[in-house]
Amino acid sequence: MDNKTHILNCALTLFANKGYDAVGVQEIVDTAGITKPTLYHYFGSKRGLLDALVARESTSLFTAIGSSAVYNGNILMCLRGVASGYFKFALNNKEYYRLQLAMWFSGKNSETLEAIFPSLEQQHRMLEEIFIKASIDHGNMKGRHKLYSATFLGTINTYIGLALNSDLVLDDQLIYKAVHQFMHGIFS
Amino acid sequence: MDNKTHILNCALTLFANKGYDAVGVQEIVDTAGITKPTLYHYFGSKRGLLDALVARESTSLFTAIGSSAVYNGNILMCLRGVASGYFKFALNNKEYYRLQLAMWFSGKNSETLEAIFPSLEQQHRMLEEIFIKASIDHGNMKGRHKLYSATFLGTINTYIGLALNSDLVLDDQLIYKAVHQFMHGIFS
DNA sequence: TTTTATCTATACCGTTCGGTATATTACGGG
DNA sequence: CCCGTAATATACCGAACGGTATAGATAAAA
Repeated sequence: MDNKTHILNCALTLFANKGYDAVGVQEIVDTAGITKPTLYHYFGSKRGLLDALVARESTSLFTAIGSSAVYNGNILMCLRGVASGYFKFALNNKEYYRLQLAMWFSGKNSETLEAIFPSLEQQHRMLEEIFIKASIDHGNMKGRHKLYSATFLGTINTYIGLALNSDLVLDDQLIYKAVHQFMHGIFS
Repeated sequence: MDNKTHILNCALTLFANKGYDAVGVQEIVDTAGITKPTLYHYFGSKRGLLDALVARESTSLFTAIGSSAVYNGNILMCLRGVASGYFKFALNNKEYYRLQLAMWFSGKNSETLEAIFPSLEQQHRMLEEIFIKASIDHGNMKGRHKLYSATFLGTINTYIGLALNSDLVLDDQLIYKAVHQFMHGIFS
């Protein structure tokens, strides 16, 4: 594993466990077994390190989900695929998913929200596209794609949050149930 | 308004908008128009300030919700009351609710999670009691009170999160729908 | 072999961090 | 009127902050 990757991995663990602002650059380089100039050579700044980390991980997220997130005429099946993709990614990247949630809920004027915002927007766009296309087949869904994508992602994150605390096991049955519950909310 | 309250209010705004770790003590006292020794006279430490803030606001939360959160034989009505209480509190205390969410999702080893943990636990206990009592009338709910309280609060927070971003209006109709959707998930 | 670009370490920068020693003010009770 | 306590300010502490100037190492290219 090259040095850059190793630094990113160390930073991820620290950020996820203590929070971005609570971790000092010195702590990161000590953990990674390097010195400051090395880090600044690769990433330019602490913020640059965070941006690089988010870029790497969110690319991985979209790779894992992208193929499922295409509307194929069956909204239920499609959402089940997306939910399954999210669950799998979150469980395979627990630290990053925790960090993403923390950044999402961080203050409006915080650097961390600014850093995660593009990835969040892209996730919403991806979901909205599904609901827009689905509304061609399901008229009563028309014009609500923003609301649907937000509540759907919120529901997913609720379950992932529970699973990250080991209060819940994310199996196929749960995916089925979560999506069913979500769709029932739409059609009733 | 006395000085102590004024300092707490200033700290709340700063913490909610920038994050606890990203706000310095100097910034707080400048905003409040005081000096450091005054703050340390009242609160002892930065952490003491956060604890005092959480204590004040979470007391206010339980005051707002407590009366609704008593099972009265009608689980649907009860949950509607709780949801309504949460929504009202969150909209009347937007900054604190945002801060609470941020602290909830902050890293496992972070000071902020430690500070909010008791309040979160109390909220869960309150909800679990409802579901335990309700399971006497509804046998199929038995033994799932932890899961139910977690997903119910998760659902509520999803909607509050959307409302705090002005993507949603939290009216009575939405409460009805959210609780109905939640109960449908339980009984199906 | 010399050159050039990449990578890394030593040592340091000014600033801000959370926190405090000391002194002064304000004020109510004896 | 003096005394004690609570409240506030000035000025400062050592440590940690994010970041960098400089130079030595390394290795591929010329």
